[in-house]
Amino acid sequence: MGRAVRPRPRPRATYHHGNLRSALIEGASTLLEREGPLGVTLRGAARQAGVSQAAPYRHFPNKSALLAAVAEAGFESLVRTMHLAARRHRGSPAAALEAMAKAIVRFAAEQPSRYRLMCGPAVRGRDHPSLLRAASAAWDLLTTTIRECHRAKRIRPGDPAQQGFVFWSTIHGLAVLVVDEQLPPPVLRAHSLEQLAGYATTVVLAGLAP
Amino acid sequence: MGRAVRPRPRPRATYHHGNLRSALIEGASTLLEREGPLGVTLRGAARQAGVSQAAPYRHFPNKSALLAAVAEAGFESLVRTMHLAARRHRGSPAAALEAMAKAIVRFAAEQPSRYRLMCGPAVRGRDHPSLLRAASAAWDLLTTTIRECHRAKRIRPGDPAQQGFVFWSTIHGLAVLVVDEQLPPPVLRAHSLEQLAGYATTVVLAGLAP
DNA sequence: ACCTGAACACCGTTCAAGT
DNA sequence: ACCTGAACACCGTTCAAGT
Repeated sequence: MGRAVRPRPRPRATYHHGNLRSALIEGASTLLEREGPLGVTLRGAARQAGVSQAAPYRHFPNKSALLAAVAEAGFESLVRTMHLAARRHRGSPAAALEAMAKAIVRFAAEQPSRYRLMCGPAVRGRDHPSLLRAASAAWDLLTTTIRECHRAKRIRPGDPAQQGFVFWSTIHGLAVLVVDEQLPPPVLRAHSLEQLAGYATTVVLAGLAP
Repeated sequence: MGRAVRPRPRPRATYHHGNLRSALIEGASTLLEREGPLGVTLRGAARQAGVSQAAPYRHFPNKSALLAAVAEAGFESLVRTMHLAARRHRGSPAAALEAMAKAIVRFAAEQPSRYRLMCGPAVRGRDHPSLLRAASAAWDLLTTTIRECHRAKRIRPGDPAQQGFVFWSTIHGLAVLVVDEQLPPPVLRAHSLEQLAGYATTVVLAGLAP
């Protein structure tokens, strides 16, 4: 048959060198974006990495551990995004809160499957301590900003954790509604997601005003 | 071996009579409570109903349709619970809102898998109109109560849908945090879920005050 | 009209075996 | 130390066949 142009398997890069772990995380993320949360598969991630179906078990005890690693990277990315949003409002913690709210909702709208995975039942934080740590960094950023609002007299005195959880519930709730496409169409038609996030922030801040 | 006491398959009841559909919904709900959202299986629901693995396809086009039916029953139950909670506060719509908030969070805490299924990616409302109708009944109840708050001068004038979505985001967000076990332990230790739901309602109502 | 049995293409996971 | 190949017990779904 001579030198037929036959499709070759993807170049293997340099696995066998210790970076299969991150290649699997990347492969799972690719599947997540392309196929949704239900399309993420251990075998599929292995295929993406150009490796046999049993290879992942050298790096993760089970599927859930791989998903937890993907979720962890998601939280790191989310916290980075929140930081960036807040940084532009250094002197005004209330404005920083609003910017973070919009950033969270934008993050969820742009990568719904990722956001769902980060919060969903596929990974139970209890079983994955490093995922818990990544998630609590978001909480910390939030409560820190709440404390700044105290100092700036934009929020009445009180337990920052308790006040923060109301804020987080509201924004996370909106993000989840967006991700699950559960916002009633009339609301969606009348307002952009940014407007909704801004409005929700305004209401909660007014409710917490001194 | 004489009359050995051998375990018999569950009595078949009277399927073949048109109630296999509801038997499958019940079987799936049983699995949902017992094994969690990831343990719900079409084959398992068929087993629960004492029927072959292919039988469900006479009644549901696919697994997602069965899950949507389970989710639909969940929304009906939730709306009933909300109604009951609100009914005891006929003259005070603000108190009714708070009672509904607590009822929603209690519902989610008591049946986390069910609540997750109702909102999660396993069933996309868009593909299941009757699920959408069941879900929007909850929204309707909420906006109706918001309108009563307008009349009672407990909430400032404004679009009930927009105000309702903030309230719903907050309570749904809290419910989802509970279901996903994402509330920080310090918050949980200091307050009961009822207290958290009450506090969140108070904050949002204050933010929407005239 | 409603259900069964067998089959297909997929999973997650395990385990001996290779280098 | 790291990976492969084959196997096991499960899925969702289809389809001929039974009554």
